[in-house]
Amino acid sequence: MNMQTRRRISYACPMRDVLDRIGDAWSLLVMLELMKGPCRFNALARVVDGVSRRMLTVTLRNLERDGLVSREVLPCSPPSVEYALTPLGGSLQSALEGLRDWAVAHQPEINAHRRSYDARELA
Amino acid sequence: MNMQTRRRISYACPMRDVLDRIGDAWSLLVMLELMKGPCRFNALARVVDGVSRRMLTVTLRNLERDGLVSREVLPCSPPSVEYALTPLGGSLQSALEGLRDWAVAHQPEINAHRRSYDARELA
DNA sequence: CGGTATCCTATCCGATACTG
DNA sequence: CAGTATCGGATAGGATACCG
Repeated sequence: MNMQTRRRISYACPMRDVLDRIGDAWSLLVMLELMKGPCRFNALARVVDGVSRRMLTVTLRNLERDGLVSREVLPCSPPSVEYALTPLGGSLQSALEGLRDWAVAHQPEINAHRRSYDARELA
Repeated sequence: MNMQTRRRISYACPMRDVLDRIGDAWSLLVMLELMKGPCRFNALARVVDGVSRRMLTVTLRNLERDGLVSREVLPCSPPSVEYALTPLGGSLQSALEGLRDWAVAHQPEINAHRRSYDARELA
């Protein structure tokens, strides 16, 4: 979906907003990490599997902009920046954990469906 | 994230899979619609705000492949195809509704954060 | 350590036209 | 009605290099 379409429908559909926010590749994973506690930039980069520093920066800025994550620069050298969930971000916790638990519980079943579907399609 | 990266990490991170599945632009909205009951193709196209027929087709195929949605061709003319949640798809219901309810409840607060952040950045 | 800036390509996806 | 096929512009995001 391009930006024109997105803007056109964003007022009509409240779900569109939450998807643009947490539906991207990394926001959800980053927030799940921060739910374990505050974390620094490079520590996040190591623990969020596969994220580039560029995308981690972009993701954190967006989460900060939405008020879901806070950013605190600690006055020391070398510089240290700590990210943490805000109360608003914390209010997402149970919903995200529900999603994660579903994902973990049903991953094998879904993969089985995929393999069987792919086998049918190739036949 | 490109496919090479995605494949490399997909085994290490179970959340990656669920995001590739429901994190795209339309899957979640389509499933929320189907939770109200079975629905036909063009009816879905009308009610899922902003979706093109192409993307609706792609989305439904992926959901079908994952075993989350079933597709039944009714033997009549003109052709009629009914989509419905499978039991596996239904098992996602409470998690998705939790997400949707959070989205609806906190949308005003998030938009306020955005406006205030943008105002600071422009200053 | 915690980022930015630039470049460049793979991918997404809407538009359009066509089919059974 | 319920799709599929193809095209092309827009965009996401990795790679790389650099900075306070």
